[in-house]
Amino acid sequence: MVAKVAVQAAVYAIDRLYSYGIPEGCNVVPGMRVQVPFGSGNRRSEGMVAALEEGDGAELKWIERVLDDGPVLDAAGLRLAAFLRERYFCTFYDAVKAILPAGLWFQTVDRFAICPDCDWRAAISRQPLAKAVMEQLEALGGEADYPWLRRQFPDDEEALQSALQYLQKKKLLRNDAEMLRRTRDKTERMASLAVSVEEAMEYANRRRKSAPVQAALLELLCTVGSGSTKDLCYFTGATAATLRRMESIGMIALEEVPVLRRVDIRPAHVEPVVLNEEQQQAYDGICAQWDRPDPGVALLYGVTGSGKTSVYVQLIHRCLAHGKTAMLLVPEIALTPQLVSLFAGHFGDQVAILHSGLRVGERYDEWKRIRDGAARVVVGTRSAVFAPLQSPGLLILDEEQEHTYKSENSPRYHTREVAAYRGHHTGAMVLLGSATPSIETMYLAKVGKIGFYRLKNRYNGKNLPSVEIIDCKEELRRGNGTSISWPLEERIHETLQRGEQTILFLNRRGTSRYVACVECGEAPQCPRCSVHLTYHGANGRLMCHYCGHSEPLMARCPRCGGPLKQMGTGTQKVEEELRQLLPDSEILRMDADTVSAVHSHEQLLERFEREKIPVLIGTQMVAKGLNFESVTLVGVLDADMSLYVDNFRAAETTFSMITQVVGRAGRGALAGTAVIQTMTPQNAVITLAAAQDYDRFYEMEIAMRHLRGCPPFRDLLILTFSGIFADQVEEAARRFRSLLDRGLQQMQVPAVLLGPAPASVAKVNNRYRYRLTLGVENSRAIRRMTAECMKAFSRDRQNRGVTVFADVNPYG
DNA sequence: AGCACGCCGACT
DNA sequence: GTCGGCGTGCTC
Repeated sequence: MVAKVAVQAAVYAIDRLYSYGIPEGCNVVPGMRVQVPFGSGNRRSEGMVAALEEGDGAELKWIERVLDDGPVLDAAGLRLAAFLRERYFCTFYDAVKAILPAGLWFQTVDRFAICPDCDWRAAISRQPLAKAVMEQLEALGGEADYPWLRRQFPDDEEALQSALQYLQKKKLLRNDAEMLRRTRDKTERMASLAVSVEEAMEYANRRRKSAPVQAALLELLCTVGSGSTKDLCYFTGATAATLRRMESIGMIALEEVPVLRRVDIRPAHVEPVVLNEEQQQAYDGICAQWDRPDPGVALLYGVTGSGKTSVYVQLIHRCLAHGKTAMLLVPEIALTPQLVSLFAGHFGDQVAILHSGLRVGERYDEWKRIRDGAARVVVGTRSAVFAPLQSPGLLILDEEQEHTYKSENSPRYHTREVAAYRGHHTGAMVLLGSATPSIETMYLAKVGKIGFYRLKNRYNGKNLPSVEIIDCKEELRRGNGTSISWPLEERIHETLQRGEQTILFLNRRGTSRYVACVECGEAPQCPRCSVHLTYHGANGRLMCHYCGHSEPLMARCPRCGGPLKQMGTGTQKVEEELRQLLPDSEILRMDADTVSAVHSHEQLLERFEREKIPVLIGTQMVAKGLNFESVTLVGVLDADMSLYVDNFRAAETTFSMITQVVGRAGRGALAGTAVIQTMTPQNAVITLAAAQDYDRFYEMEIAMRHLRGCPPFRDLLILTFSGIFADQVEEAARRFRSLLDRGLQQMQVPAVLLGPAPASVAKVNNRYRYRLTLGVENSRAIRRMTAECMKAFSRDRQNRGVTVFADVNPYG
């Protein structure tokens, strides 16, 4: 038998399945990871066995080691990896990495061994460090790993590394990378009776005087059957020695049992869900579609506050009752603690939580609980779409329009597409929920390609908040240069007097801040990237989000020596202005300074609710999932901020944001008000969002998308080129363009090809970036042609030093 | 990408 | 003579 292996060391241009011989007596099945030699230097690489084939491996290289006891990917997982590879232009192994949890991964440790039969003493007599390294190694029997060597030579890491490199080059030293499992299965020692209860009690009674601890231990075991040694020791005062002695005389049995680290969730107290008429209709419709042989995808379009969550809960109950498992994906788990608690309340221990904030071990354990069937409801973010659910019946994406569902690094997948793929291949239904669906999804719903269910009324018949649009130009003309308009100020006062709460939003995605000179306007930039450095209050340093560069905050402007000022998202500035207006009220601010490891979003929001703090200021992130009874006023301070960016989704994201924010007002018994401040009050996106008129917004936007050849009519394939020298990158991109042009001509499909143009962040990590934009129907043939171009591009010597990657319909 | 092989210039 | 520069070609 021969193993077809996806090799990690193979880059995209040469990525295919490589054949390896299977050593005698080695149990190798598809889905197992192996260690294989690769390339002319036979460097060690991880690989994933994708298939087995007939044949003897006579003239092949051989698998060196099997890294797993059993397959970590089943046939469906392997197919999914192949799908990701074809669809998102990544290597097979990148896809495998995305599917498997980080905790299952390997860490390679460099292990050095003296090459046999070499005369190293003569060869390096004049290099003291290299000689010392070899002497130490010889003393240890000829080999050691890097951490050990580092401890022997702690003074100068750089010198040690160059000595090791020199020795390898001289063929005196060999580097055999060793793969270690990063996360160990955590186990717990369990004790149980090895004899009958009667026998144990008899022994306990007989020895009660001479060995009271043993007697107590046996008595306890008689009542509980078995228990962890830790607990048993805790309750009886026994020690590990006591247990060992009891084991040696055959009274008890000790056993290592794997335990799972659990994520701490506080289940909310929940009442059984009762659906209203409209929810019931949607539920019934979804169930009817679900019962079809290939249920496909459906959109649940429900206005903010219409109770989509209740429908999800009922659907999941039904799913579990049918013996299937379910998944609920959310854009950002840290911002939806209420939802997590709610699900824990409904489904208890069957819920598994998966998101990037978990520690590696925790995520790995949740993954195992899902794989082994202990957890049957998964709540998680983007990567949870790969959770190893056994017989999934329902995959839900809540707020499906959110950008967090799109992966920004390889594989650059969209969660919605992966869910649709998994649903199609497992017979599970995919439900997309949203108050402001993406234009693509709504289009598919309207043309009948996916199911379409609506919730038009707010739960309990609550009215939408009344909305006021404020013209900031007019405010400026009247002399108000602050970020809070007079009408909004008045509303805040009124709300305060009624003892109710206000939330003010700044239309930014994150919470970061930057620094600028008051005199010359100079803002410190990253030396390696064309972006401003952001200021981190926690460590007082300037940092770059793109490359990780960090430097201490300088005291004065490096150009003119003027004073520096923090510019930030403006939350601080708004807070200062607000303090002038409300000198006696408490104000809560949510940004990089106030949100830290100590005070999470969750805690901040809890405090806001519990202490009824009058005003909360934050970026869009506070708009998610909040459901506070006494918030009756919300304000968007700069609604058009996100409207004029270079992205075909600008209108969609702006509309969605404003709609979401407006929906936050008046969720309780009290009537709500929303105030939207903008420089362009007549802009249709803003007026339609204020009126919560999604349908008209959709009509307007779909016409625009059609006109511009954007999704859903065509997909945008963005090819990004990067390299050290700008002109070289641009040249290479131009060569790619002609390659692509030729391919498109042969295919005779309508397409628009634009560029090369500098990327919006022109330089990252000292590498310049140029982009080509291809607007075309994203067919299998187009993807194959593009992949061929990418491979040919990388093989062409002229393009050395320039790398290319493809991204379909990116958000950023 | 990373490594070996191979073919020409500046050193012991 | 040989050490080492980087152009070329391949990766089971």
